[in-house]
Amino acid sequence: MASNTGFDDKSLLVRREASTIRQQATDILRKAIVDQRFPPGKHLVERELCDLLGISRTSVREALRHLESEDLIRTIPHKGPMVTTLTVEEARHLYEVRAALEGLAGELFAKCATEEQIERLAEITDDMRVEAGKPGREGVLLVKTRFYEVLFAGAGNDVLARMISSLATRVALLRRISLTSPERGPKMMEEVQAIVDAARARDPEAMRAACIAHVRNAAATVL
Amino acid sequence: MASNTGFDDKSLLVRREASTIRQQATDILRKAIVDQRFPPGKHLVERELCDLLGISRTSVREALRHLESEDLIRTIPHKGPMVTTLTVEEARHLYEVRAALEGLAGELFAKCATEEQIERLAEITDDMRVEAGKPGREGVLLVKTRFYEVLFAGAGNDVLARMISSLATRVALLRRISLTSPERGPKMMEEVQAIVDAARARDPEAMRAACIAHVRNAAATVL
DNA sequence: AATATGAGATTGTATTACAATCATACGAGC
DNA sequence: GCTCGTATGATTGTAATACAATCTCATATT
Repeated sequence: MASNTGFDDKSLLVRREASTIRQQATDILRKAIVDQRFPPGKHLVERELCDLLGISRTSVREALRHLESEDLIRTIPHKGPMVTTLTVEEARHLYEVRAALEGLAGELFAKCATEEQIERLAEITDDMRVEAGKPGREGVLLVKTRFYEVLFAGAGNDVLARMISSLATRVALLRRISLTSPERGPKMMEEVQAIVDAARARDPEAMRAACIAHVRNAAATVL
Repeated sequence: MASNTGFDDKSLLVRREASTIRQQATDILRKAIVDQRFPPGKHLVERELCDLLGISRTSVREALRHLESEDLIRTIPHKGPMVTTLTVEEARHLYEVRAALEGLAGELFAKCATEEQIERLAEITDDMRVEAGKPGREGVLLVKTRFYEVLFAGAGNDVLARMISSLATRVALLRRISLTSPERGPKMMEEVQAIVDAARARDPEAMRAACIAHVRNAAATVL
């Protein structure tokens, strides 16, 4: 049934994802919140957002609905949306769930990943060690993003990847995350190395434990 | 700070939750999807929804944005939203994640629940056994809802409860769930009893295993 | 001081409008 | 008969306007 066009890749597909304005607005607002440009508790006034983004109320409101159901903002009827303020308890809950999910991701990775993916993870970890030695913390963050990309890809569960992403976005509502990398460097590298070792050993249980420990330690630093 | 009004309960609080039309619309549409009134793959036309709900396009669209980010519908730009069709693989992913999360819920319950909550869970299980003997499957579903309420309450993690709820809603997109209860009765009761036993023993690891097994078996029946 | 009043601001909802895009049918040309 | 281009209609995406409901806050009144 598949008509062979001679093109096996998707390199010619027209990119049409960010086409709609409301999608762009959603992304921009999400980023603004995560980057603390809109601090937690900040009351978001629709009119101001319209001016800021240069779009109509219609689109702004639809974007807000989206962020609302991601729990990045909370809307009180007739009062409008405010950037979600996490209580310490909620933050703990978030990390608890995240630990469980990353534990699952690790477990699946140990079971399903290809040898190549395992090697890639190891390489990225080496890069991370290099970046952790440098002063700026942005390099580490970028490498860490790649680390998780490979981890999720190897785990082969999109639902899981999306949920962890969502959780990661939400914990960003705590402004203290910047503390994560600096002085915690050496200890963090130990934890990551433990993950890589478990992956190499193809030991799902050890992998799960290592991933959970990593999240727990990060949580302990932040909380 | 709390001015004592002489009323300790909340019976006089004006119900203001479902106040907004868009919130009601969201709930109604979600239910319609879960109940398969809008079957997976069904193309939802905004105008029709307006007529059906008797509200304006503004509110319908905002409700759709909400459902979209719950992944109950998927919107293709300029084509509109359709009820999400789950692939078998996605369904497996959903159950995998759900197993991990319910495992965590069980673990936390074993650690944190009060004796009273454990007893309540046991009582509900007895009710469930009774309902499982009857022909209709609706009784079991209702009891099961209560079961999970107590489980989540005892686990004491709202984020977790919400995520599991969301997952449960999404797996409802598989029309085959009705198969879950009927013939699987006896085996299911065994699994639930194992959960209660682990809770009574305050054994987090056994509890986790029992909850995971329960979800896995349900998944195996459906998939 | 406590309460009542009232103005202003903001949200919630509806309505109208129109450009962009999609879907489909029709017809021209080979 | 088939392919292609085009016209047509439907639907979505976005904007703009309007107004009632409600909240906020300052002022006035008791």
